[in-house]
Amino acid sequence: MPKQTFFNLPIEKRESLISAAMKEFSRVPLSEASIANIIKDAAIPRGSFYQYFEDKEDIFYFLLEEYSSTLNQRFRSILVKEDGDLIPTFIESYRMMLESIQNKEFRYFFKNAFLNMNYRIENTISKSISEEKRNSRFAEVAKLVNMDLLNIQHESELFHVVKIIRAVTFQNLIQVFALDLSMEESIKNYSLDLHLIKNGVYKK
Amino acid sequence: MPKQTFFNLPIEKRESLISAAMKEFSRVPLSEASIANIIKDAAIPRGSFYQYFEDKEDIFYFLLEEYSSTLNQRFRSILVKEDGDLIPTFIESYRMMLESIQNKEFRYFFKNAFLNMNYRIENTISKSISEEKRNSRFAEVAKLVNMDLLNIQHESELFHVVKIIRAVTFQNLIQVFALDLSMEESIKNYSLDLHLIKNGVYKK
DNA sequence: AGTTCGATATGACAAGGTGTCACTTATGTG
DNA sequence: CACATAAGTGACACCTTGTCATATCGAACT
Repeated sequence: MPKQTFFNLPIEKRESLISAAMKEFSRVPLSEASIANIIKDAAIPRGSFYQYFEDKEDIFYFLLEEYSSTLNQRFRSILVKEDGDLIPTFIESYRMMLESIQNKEFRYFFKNAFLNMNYRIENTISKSISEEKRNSRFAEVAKLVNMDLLNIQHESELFHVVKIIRAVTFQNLIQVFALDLSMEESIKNYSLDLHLIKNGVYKK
Repeated sequence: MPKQTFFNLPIEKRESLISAAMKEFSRVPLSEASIANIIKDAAIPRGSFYQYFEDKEDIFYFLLEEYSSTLNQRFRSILVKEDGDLIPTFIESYRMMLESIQNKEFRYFFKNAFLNMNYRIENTISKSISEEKRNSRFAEVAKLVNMDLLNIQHESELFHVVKIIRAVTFQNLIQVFALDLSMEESIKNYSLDLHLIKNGVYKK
């Protein structure tokens, strides 16, 4: 997390920093991003950057988290709208995600994030589903799910279901960027994947 | 790929370089690895390194690929042994993979690789299943699969089935390292995941 | 206005990384 | 032996990062 100093900053300075960082992380992936470019663009001295952030990871994950919390909120409201039906909710959320990356301002930021997805990035984006089963965020979402639809004996298996769908969701998102898929193509692929997951890949 | 010069090297020099690189990539993830450490350990001059490799990515992916081709071969032979039954094959392969990372020499190399998994790493490891549907490697594997067991209408859907299982497989492997799971725990999780994928997560 | 003090700002700097290149050395061939 | 081609070498230019001594700010209190 950024240090308190960052949050004490006048809003325009804070936003100019954020915008400079977005620009840099859109240009290249995290590992190649340079603090020098960010501070040049934001016109702040090097020492100040370290006054606000631990390092470039700090600001990167801050940006990612800020955006992800929006996604998570929207996921939850869709889940409610869909009466706890998990698969339509994921498909609808997926479409929403694809729409938001049409936006030039975010597109390359996410391209760099997804093509260099690692454990931490993945968990930052889908933070409601952390590895901790007793995670309170997960528990909150779990309450909204209609488990009667699912082929599970116990609430703990819901965790597995969500984990599977999540893995497939990320893979599909990565492919959007890797193969430069159109929205329709990607949604088609994703829907087919979820269809198989829903009904099972083996014959009955 | 390494340059020809590398392959022309006397075997002991080549192996000392490989061993030095393994050591460095076991110490830290690719992005933090330093060529300086590799050449110091292998006792070769800096210029020579660049005679053999483009950069550190070059040698890293070479090592990864070398190991992965073993995995892929073994996957195929298990698939034959299991009469083309996909899910037992994946489970058996998963166990094999877990066993091989018990080996100290590989464990931390893979830990660093999996926790920093990105698109390129994932595709290097599972290179038989590339994004190209008409990929010849995939076609070869496809021939070995018993499609009668599967709930699919068309061969092209096999691609989706494999993609789904692959995504879940990687996620499970990452969790081994992230949560320091034991072999048994991880196999239990993985089996449950594949069970759900096999039979479907929704009630019939 | 002056003083004080903690918080914030600043940029020069050390340490360490990368890739290159002019030059040296080795190797093989007519 | 001489020549051409391949391989080996390390100093160097150029970047990065994180730190730290020093400067500046601003609120609080005489």
